[in-house]
Amino acid sequence: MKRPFKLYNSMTRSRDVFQTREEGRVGMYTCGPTVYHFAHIGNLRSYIMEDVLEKYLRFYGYDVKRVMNITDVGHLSSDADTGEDKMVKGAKRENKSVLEIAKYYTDAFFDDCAKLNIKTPDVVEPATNLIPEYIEMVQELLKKGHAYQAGGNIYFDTSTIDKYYVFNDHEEEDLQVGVREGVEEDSNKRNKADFVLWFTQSKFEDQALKWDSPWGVGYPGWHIECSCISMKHLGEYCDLHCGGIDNSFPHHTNEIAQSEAYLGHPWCEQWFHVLHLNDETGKMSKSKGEFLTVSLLESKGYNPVVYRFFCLQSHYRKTLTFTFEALDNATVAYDKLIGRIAQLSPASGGKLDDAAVRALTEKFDNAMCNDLNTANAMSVLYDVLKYDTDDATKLKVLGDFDTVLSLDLLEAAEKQRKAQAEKEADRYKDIPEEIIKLAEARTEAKKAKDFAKADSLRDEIKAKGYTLKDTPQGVEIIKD
RNA sequence: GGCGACAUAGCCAAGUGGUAAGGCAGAGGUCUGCAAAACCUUUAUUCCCCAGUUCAAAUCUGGGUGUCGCCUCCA
Repeated sequence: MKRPFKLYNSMTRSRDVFQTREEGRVGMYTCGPTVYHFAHIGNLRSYIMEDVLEKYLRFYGYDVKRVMNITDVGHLSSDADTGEDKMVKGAKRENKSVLEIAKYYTDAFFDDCAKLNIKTPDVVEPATNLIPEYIEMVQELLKKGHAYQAGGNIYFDTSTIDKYYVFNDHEEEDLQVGVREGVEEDSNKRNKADFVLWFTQSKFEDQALKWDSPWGVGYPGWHIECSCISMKHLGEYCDLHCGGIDNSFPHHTNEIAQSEAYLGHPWCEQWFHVLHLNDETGKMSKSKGEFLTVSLLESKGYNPVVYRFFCLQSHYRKTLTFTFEALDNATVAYDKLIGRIAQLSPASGGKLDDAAVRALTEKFDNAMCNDLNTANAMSVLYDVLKYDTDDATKLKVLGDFDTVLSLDLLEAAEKQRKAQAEKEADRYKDIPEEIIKLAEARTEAKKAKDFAKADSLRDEIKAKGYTLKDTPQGVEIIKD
């Protein structure tokens, strides 16, 4: 019997045993990126942690179906009519069409993911693919009395449901509208928390982002896409919904409201929220203008996988502060780890040490089953290296764990081994036989602790125009 | 103004009532003619502060302080 997998659920606000509706199968939904700009490394922290969650669920034995949306429409910089669609904004900034922008940044997003070893979800659905579904849902919500038309737009009426604030204990009157700069209150709303399901009052001109609807030409609100995309691919129930913590309100709150109002039954009861990556000045944000991207890290000489390593050393439910000092620290730690793995001899063959595999896997599971404690799981890697067992077993265990952690542990170690072997192979490529002989003789003398002879041989080689240099990998011969 | 999270060594960080994991950096050592690497040892009498509960508190409770996030752009 496997130990229960405990995962913090933002909805119950406690660490619960993970449940699925259908035994052994997980329907998992992830809020994907709004593709109006590059993803910054803070955005990617969420995707890294969600990737680890998905891979651990598989490691645990679940059959996972993971769905992600690509927001290419409807995500406004404000809900009021003055709000500009982020996609249109991006297009204007770069003098491109909205479709070009969406394509470009969607590709860029998946390139970044690939560099960070983030697996592409089983289903990736752009929001613009499901317009008829949105219209159908809005119609149904209108029919059921959960939505109303005002000023041309269709709004969800939050007063028609029992519990709207599922992730927090907000009181309606305590909410401040327009806390943030540039956000204006929409006077069409009946309740402060009501949100738009379908817009027709947009001021934007781009024809590519308008569709016919029973309420006039317009486009969908931001929240409806996730509900419809999830339902299309996962059915009426979703086992696990993921996203950044900032999405818990209003985005996820609204998703739940409209989905349950539409379905007439509970929809998704397990919510996984990843906390933010901050820099020293606070939250990293695309809309602040300057932000850190994967390519920027690469251009500074960092291995993107090291950023993943950095994220895994922390816990997803804790704010993580990014500094280059911390990333340097992670780089050293990562390189050392790989170096130690590279020293394990892969070709020992024979039987594996099953007891060791079991003991180490149990440690790893203990950490991961405890609310995805990746920091502890990472320390198990060091336990593996220190464990009293053979190299083949260690490599097997590290390989197993890396199907979840995806830190290229074996690949990077193998690459390092190969590079060393190659260097070894053409070490003396351009050195005359005579010199190599002398150098070997010197090494022998060194071994015999005849340092006088060793030094005189070195001098002799020097006189013939070559310099010897002792390195960790052996003697290097350099032509002067 | 309301809601929420967090506070552990020089840095990152675990810890879920039983006497402070792990990593990086530092110190000492083993080894190798030097050095690097590797390995071993070592580095918080104490977990933001003050009370309380308990045989026992970093962990629970109450009250402070500080940092951060959310309250219709955000992952």
